[in-house]
Amino acid sequence: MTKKSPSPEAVKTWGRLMRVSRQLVEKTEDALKAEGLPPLGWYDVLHELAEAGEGGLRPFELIDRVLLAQYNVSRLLARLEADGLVEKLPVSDDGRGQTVRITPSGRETRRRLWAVYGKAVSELMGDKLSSEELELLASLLGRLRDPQIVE
Amino acid sequence: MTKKSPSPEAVKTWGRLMRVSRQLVEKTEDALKAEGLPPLGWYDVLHELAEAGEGGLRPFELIDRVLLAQYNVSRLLARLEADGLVEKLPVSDDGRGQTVRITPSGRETRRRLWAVYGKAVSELMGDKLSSEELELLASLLGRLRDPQIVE
DNA sequence: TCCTTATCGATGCGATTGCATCTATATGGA
DNA sequence: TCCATATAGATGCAATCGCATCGATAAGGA
Repeated sequence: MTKKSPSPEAVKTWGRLMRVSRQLVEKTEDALKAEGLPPLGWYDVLHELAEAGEGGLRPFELIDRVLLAQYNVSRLLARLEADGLVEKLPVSDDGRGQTVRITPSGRETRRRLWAVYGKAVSELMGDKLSSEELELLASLLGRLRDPQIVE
Repeated sequence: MTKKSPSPEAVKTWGRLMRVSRQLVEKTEDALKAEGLPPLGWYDVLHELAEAGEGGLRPFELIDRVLLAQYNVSRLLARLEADGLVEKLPVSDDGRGQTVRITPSGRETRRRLWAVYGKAVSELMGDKLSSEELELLASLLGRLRDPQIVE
């Protein structure tokens, strides 16, 4: 049974985590918009699909990787397909499903997204902390991860 | 001039920060929904207004405190007012503006939100790290804050 | 005073999200 | 085989968001 009222340190750290993460996302999204590029979510999906290679991924596999709800993945994939960045292939042994594969155009878009996204990561995180501090931060954050979720 | 390509440590830490913060928000939102309570954003605004006291706050003061866009604050306040949680008062020396004040019902809602929200902070953060680790995490996160923004 | 510009807050509109549900196929047991 | 249940993915609908813009008042010169 957990104490209901959190410690002042926990509250302070929680607040910082919320504010900082929102600031980082917002700045990155702004940078993408400024270049006329699609939002961050597109990168995440394209990245996973690029790593998956020619075999592609089933939408349900994408769901736990990108931490999005099922209907969001469904609709995001529809937008990506409409833009020609991914293609959906029927899968032989399961008539319900499909396999989603990144297209050459999708790879190119991913590259352009990363040019901006990676720069944001450098400037907003890489430049602010030493490599040791980054490792330390990562390990502290790792302790907050949901033990249920495998990464 | 910043290097375009971020270090692997920066990428790893960035990813953790994004995933962890989203997980924490999602779990907290789920807990609030499970109790039939309004979302986290409502708490933030009610909290600021409660701290501001009887004098209330101008909407534009709220904007930088809660890190929301102007139109989002405008509409969130409209919802809060519709629910009787805040009241809008004309302000004498500025005909354009208004002062927003929390109502008793708003304070009560804030209390109920905190019962769930605070418990989430305890369980998801307070219980996972020692007080020293929390301070360390807060200070590392502090280094990532936007220097432009005063808190 | 008059005019230009800045600030405060609201809002129309299209895109996205969340929720619930739907269709279709698969699976497992009687 | 037949039926009940589970899973994959899509979608109708209402709520919310993002963007651009608007109306109204303030502020600051000329």
